[in-house]
Amino acid sequence: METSFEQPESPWDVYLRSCPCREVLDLVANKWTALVLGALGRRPHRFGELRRAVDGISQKMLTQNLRSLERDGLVTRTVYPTTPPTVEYAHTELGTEITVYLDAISTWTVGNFDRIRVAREAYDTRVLTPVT
Amino acid sequence: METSFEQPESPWDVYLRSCPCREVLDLVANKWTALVLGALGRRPHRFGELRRAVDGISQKMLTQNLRSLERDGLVTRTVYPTTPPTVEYAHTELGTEITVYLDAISTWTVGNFDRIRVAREAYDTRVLTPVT
DNA sequence: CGGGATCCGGTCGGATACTG
DNA sequence: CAGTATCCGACCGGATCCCG
Repeated sequence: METSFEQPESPWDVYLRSCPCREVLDLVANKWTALVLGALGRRPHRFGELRRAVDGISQKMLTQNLRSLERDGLVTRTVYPTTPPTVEYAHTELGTEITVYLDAISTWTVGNFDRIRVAREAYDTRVLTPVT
Repeated sequence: METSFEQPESPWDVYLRSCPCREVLDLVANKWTALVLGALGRRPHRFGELRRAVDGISQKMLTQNLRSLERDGLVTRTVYPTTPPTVEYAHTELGTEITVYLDAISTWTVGNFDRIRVAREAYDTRVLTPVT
């Protein structure tokens, strides 16, 4: 992968409850953020395209997510005055950076799901055989 | 950073609603997972230590998270039969791998919060000056 | 097409009390 | 110390209807 960005020094400690970065971490840790940003990583998408690309997301959640991402400067929203309206979402610089990390997680997840499933089954069938 | 792991080929597509990997992504995308795993990355922790390390997490949420992480084979839970009981949580191999990626995100978040805050303030003060 | 508005059930998640 | 159990309010998130 080999894609690390500069990490400026910071006076903040995300392990403290009062750290404002917690909000950002919450946004990134959102159920859909990794998939939405990941889809945008390939190319800009229109709203409907995005909705189809991220299978299972509702229109409401997609809208909410995109608003949050736009607010935090991770995606741009461009409206073309056509009829019917065309709206295109794309990464910002900031969005591209974080997406690299999120994609790594998505990829790791699918690549190692077998190992996780084994652990899960072991956990779910344990306890049934301890002492008795 | 320079820490990428092998990513086995997989027949799953996390962009499909039916992909079982979605569950794992949800776990990893949890509000607290990055912080809990990050704390464990430094060294094993006892329950109380972890509670104090991840400032703001409630005991209930910490317990639930640790159970999920244990179930999916990301952390181990070791009970020492002392009085009062001593319980130690630590990473598994699997947990160490994913934690590298999560730490990258946490670090990026604190390092770039300034840029995000600027974007956020721009967003929040916009619209108030368009046409009128 | 790209949403906004509303209703509403389900779950998240904190506070509190109790236990071995 | 390391939890479990319960109450309960807040918000998540889907379904539905509507609009420019």
